[in-house]
Amino acid sequence: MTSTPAAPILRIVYKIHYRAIGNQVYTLVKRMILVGELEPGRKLVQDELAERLGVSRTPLLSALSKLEKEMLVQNVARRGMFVRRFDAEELVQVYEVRLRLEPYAARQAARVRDDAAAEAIVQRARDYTDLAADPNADMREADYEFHMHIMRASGNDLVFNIGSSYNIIAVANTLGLMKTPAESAREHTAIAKAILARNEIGAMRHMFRHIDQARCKILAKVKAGTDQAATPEY
Amino acid sequence: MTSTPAAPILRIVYKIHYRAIGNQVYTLVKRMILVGELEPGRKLVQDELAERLGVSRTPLLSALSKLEKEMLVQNVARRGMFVRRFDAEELVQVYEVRLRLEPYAARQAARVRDDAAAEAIVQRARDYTDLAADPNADMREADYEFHMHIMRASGNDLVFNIGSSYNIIAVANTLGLMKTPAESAREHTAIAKAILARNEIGAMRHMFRHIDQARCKILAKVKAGTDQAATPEY
DNA sequence: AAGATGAATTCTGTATACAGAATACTTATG
DNA sequence: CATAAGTATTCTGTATACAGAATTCATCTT
Repeated sequence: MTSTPAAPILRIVYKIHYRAIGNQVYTLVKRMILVGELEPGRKLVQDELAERLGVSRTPLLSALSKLEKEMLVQNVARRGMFVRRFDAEELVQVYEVRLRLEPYAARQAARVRDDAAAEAIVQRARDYTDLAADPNADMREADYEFHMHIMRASGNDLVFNIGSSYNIIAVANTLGLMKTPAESAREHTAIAKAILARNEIGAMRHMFRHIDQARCKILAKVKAGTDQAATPEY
Repeated sequence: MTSTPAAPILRIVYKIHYRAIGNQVYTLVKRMILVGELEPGRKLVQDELAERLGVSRTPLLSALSKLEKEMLVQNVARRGMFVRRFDAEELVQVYEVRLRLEPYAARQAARVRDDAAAEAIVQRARDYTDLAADPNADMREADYEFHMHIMRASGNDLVFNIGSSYNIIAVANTLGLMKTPAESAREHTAIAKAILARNEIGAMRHMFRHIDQARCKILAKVKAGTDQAATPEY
């Protein structure tokens, strides 16, 4: 009978360890892409990557399949998997989607958020602001965290799920920052405040403007880029 | 020199065959779930399914990973993969997302569609109408085709990509049809007409109403179910 | 010397193999 | 007869193995 209480503990430990094994590869490769360690256009040689991660190709393949569905990786038949390259036009598309989903998410978050979720969002806004003080800090992760917390707080799992596939943004942002971090920090703070105050409409509008402004800047960039390249097909 | 023109032909044939192998499993399993051959809650025993499809577990695993990301399948650690079960509440969430993305897609389609795309959409509306004449026809696939054609015609790959992950709808629709097929057929026709006429605003509004009405019906259903359960939070 | 041809190597896609956890089954025990 | 313990089986998660395509390198031809 002494083993009975011990068993569940071991089981929990095991499971934590376990779930990690399968998904850790996915998370790791994703991160490697997002931080630019695996740069866009690079071929992902399976043996090489698997060895580097200390696993076999089998779990790696599952991870790459998921990343392919996330559009972070591209599979060319019999050639291999490549880190996807994003152009400004695709980035616009991402923002068009965000523009439709995130204001809704912010509104829902303002409505249904519990106190813990609200506090978490406020904290992410603070984190962002703190980081923005450093002129050469990488804002991508803090930005991602802020937005994902809102989507999670919205209570809509699908929106959250879609959002987590949008790390595309993080990659694409490498193309050049769209706004000054200080500007974004102010907007984040306003959104967080509205959600905390359960101000549905305010949260929605602040989020809309926050994303729409970024979208407009990219749009301007796309046009500029097209003018430079003078290609009529765009 | 005679082999030079022959080579690309062989290569193309090969590639067609090839791409199929990898992704066919994904498509097949997805279809099996959508048509209900693999019913919600069912455990997907890997050896069994692999044998049935005539492949090994390796490509099956890649397929299941993708389906997991699509939320069609759920992985329980060390227990197995299960066909996901959807409740009415989740269905509402799907419609909340569709309500934001599809009117935008319809508007874009009206703006940027080429003639072939417009014709394809009109044809899908006709197909749906024809099928709706049969009182016990399965409308799900025709509905899916209509909506996906519009998302494709929108030119926004991301929206299309998200849309193809929403076969959730088809599964969830099993819970019970929300509208009469005749009603939907009329709405589809109106949307198709607006896109054909390049009537952006009209296409957007028709699509919005089309989805919003379905959403409201499901919402009513959820409330009815909730009232039974007497939970005050709705 | 430039290009083409062919062999060797690399790498993908897929199958098979194996360790260990989860489950089902059987047997023992009160 | 019900319950519990132990055993056998099944099935997952992962590694390894292998066939054949793609690529690279070396050799040969003009």
